[in-house]
Amino acid sequence: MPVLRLAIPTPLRTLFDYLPPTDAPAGKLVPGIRLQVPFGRREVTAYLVEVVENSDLDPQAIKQAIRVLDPEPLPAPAVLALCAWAANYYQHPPGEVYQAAYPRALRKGALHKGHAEPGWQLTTRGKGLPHGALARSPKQSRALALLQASGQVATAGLKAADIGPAILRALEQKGLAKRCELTATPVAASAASGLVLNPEQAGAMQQILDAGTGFSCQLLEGVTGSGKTEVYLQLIADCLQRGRQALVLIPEIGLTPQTLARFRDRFQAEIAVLHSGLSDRQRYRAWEAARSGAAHIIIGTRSAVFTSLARPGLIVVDEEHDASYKQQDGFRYSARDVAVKRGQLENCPVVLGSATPSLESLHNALQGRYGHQRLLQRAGTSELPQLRAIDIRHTPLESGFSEALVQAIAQALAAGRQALLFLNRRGYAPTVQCHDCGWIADCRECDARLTLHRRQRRLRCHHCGASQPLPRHCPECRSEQLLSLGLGTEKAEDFLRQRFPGVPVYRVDSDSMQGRESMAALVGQVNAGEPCILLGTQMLTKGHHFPAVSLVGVLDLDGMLFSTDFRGEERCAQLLTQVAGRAGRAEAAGTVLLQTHHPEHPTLRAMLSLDYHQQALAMLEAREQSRLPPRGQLLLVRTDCQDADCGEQFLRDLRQNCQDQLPPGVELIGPLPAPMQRRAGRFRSQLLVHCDQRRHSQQAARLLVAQAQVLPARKGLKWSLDVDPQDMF
DNA sequence: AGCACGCCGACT
DNA sequence: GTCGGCGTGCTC
Repeated sequence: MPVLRLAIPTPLRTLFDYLPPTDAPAGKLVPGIRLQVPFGRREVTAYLVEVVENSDLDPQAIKQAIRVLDPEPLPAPAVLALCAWAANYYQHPPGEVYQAAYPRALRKGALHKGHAEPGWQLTTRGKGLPHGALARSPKQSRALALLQASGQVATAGLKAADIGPAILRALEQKGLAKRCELTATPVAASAASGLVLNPEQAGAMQQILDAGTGFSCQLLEGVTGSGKTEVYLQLIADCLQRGRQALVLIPEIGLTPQTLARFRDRFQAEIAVLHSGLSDRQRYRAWEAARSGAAHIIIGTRSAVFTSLARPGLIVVDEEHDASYKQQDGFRYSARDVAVKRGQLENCPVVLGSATPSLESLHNALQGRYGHQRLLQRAGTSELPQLRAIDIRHTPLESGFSEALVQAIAQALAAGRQALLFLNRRGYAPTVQCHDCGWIADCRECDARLTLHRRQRRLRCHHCGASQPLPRHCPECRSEQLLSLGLGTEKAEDFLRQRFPGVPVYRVDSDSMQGRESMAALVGQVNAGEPCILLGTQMLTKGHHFPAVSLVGVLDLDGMLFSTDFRGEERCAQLLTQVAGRAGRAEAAGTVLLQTHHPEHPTLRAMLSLDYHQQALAMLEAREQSRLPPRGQLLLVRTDCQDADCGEQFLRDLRQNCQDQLPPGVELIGPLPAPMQRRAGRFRSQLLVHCDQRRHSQQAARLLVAQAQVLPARKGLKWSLDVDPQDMF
């Protein structure tokens, strides 16, 4: 009796053995199908990973599956292999990983309704009948003639020809016709002719095409405005022409209506879009369009990397450096890294594009593991903006603005241009303090200050979401002298309105951009070209083009300069380069002004004197010295717990138990409290694992997980392993 | 994660 | 006397 090894959505890092359901035809038990099984006291949907001859378990302990849900696997074979790889690489429970290959609508045991159109075709016997047979039933005769002429005909089409179900059933009973699903003959996609590529773009394009249609990974490093998107579009056109589908991954808020419009304008093709705003039903439809092959282009965020494709031909990861590709909880995968693995398994090319590539990808390109195409020229005549620091030591600031910056804004407006101001802090002010007793509004649940949101008259914690009305007086001393300290986007907005009356000020942050349409509306207004001021957080730096902007101001560079994370400098350089890229995209070169108290800071000096690429090379050299990624590899064991030190105790025990079994070149650092030790009422600590060579990290990960699982459970303690952590918070 | 079983306080 | 608090233990 065969035994089914199933992945079941549960936090347990193991497969479960079951007996086939009573009615299961043996041939149908193919890895990748779903089954309904009893699990504990409930019934769940399970995913068949393999069929084996024997189980190591006591035969008495093996339950029988209830039923088979899929006649055949829904995910593509490469996606099943991808899940198996990811469950191992990220040491994540297989059931939760396999779930990622399905839309939510299919995870709870619903049957998959093939979206193929029902139709009719003749049986062999039916085909053998001479023309004009069945003369005694004119309608049956006509149906027969139609089916003889067309092979397969849609039920709907027959009905339109006045051939109803009764006639067809009669033919079926005579064994002349049978039901079928119309084999979707995918509509051929076509592309409108693209822009003429400049020699650089054309060269990059040719190199990528020359790498062939099998697996290769290419880093397309192109400065902002160099026309990366046009290269993607033409590569996609080539892919469609080969009759294949293209999967395009974009960062979480990178899919702007502008981008989508560009795809829709270019391609006469079905485009499936997968993003977090979709309903389960919409997601299911897009997933099925990709899987069945009906969609030619699939554009989606992180989770779309697990979407099955009927005819994969190209994978594009746009803005590959973007942090939103890394899932930050649960199944902590990197969609960019998974995309590269996917390309290997599908044997199709992968293109990673960015103006500011991650050091990981740049390293791989420089080592020759990836192809490397660089675009250095901005399309058209526009030049890269000039960067300048404004030393704001000993200068009076008004709501965070130096007079020099205000003057520059005034000049830009007077010249009929637009100014963009970047401040990575939403709300009115990050701190509220009592002037009389010094009390500070702290979050009760986190090691953090509450942010003042003056528009809503509330204090809010940006880490746990806690929110309370703005108190009238100090809770300690009843004083009404409550001061706001520091600067957020709301306050900067107030200042700009008062200082530039009559000039439109558009604030762009997650508070002001609540509706799905608000960003689109704003972009439309701004791109009408009238002088205005744009003010916002990171949200402003992703994907949007503002051609009339000639000045970019960074209000609080110092906040970005001093980061505890070893990736802080990389992040800062990427963010500034991306912000700067918003300026001067039309005909005139723009200016970028950076307000700072630390004009001599090495990161800033590097920013001013080097372009991103040169700076990245220097950062890579530093990582080489410190043996940090991409030189070594990191794993991070995180804990969180209600008690202050139970996490550290757990990690100390874990460290103790692993110490003498670690592979060579693997070093444990910590346990240490997390940079923000208390968050949402829980104490967090972490054990950092440094692997000198990548090939030992898998072994280390397995050892840590195995040991963590056998340590005695502590009340309320949760632990997780983060492979290739992005942020240490 | 669910969903049980398992022993100690305020209700019809 | 029970209903139910969430502590801890298991899921092939």
